[in-house]
Amino acid sequence: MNEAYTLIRGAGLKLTPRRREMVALFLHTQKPLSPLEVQDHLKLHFRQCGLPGVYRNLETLADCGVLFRVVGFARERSYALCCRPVQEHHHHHHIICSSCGKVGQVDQCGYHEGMMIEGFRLVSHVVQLSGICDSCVSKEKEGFS
Amino acid sequence: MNEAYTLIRGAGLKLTPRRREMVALFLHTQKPLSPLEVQDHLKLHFRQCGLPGVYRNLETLADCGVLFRVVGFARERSYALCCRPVQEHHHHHHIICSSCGKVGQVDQCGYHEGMMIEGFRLVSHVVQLSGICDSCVSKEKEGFS
DNA sequence: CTGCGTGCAAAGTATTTGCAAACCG
DNA sequence: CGGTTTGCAAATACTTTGCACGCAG
Repeated sequence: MNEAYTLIRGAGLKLTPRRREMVALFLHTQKPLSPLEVQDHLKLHFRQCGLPGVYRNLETLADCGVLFRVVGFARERSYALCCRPVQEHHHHHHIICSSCGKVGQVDQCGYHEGMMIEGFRLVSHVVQLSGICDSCVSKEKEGFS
Repeated sequence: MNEAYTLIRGAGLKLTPRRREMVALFLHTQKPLSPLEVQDHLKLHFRQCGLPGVYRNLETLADCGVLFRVVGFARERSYALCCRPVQEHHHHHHIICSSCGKVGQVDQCGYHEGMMIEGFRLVSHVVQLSGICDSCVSKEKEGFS
């Protein structure tokens, strides 16, 4: 999955070991991670690894479309891999499994820039869904004692 | 507009001067405010007014449905008055004018608990819209020099 | 080689906690 | 009156900045 690499290079950014490892982590984990969690993982691979650098890279990767910023009201931020990053300008949202954190992509949302809603001209919108994924539903059923 | 008062009392909470003033502020401002902004306003009315108390009351008022928590990725949180609080369990979302901060209510969103999306069973969802309200659109046009 | 990327130290800012005093109902 | 609410101090936690060194291209 070097789509991410394409995006990074395409944005004129360097493909450093740190960034490769971050992409690999998100690709492997498939769920939202906080800066601290990312750092914890990186520490296993690099002797030195500062949190500020992690923050900077997360922002960088979000800017170039590899990651997306999980919105919420909580104090701690988190990021997740943006599925299908190749279709750069394709409008979509994400659904996150509240049990295992798996991220899915939702293409339909019914909103588009410029539409009129309640006397407002829509400029942007945030949609974030939370649900239970198939495999967690199955687990739930099994767990029925 | 003592709908808010009803909600507060209904939740078994006390209707203190502080809370009355907070409700009045949001009612009058009609836009999202950060804890600090709320405190700044309260200081005009009360000699003493700690920020921790403001945080606590904002959370309290959000919990009982008077306010809603504005979601986003930013570091600073903010709250706004939840319009039509009376229809307690009526599902709706908000649209915020990016120019003046005015808040509108959106009743339709196409999502409902339990629906299936992309292999997930939807449990909850966040929808927040940002747009330009009628009056700001008009202003824009006038400003056309 | 050149400028982006990174580490580290330190600062900055938002939010939370604990407890005693005040007050609503 | 009793439990909720509040102020204050201080602690926490998260995030950002600045600068020197290192490495990708």
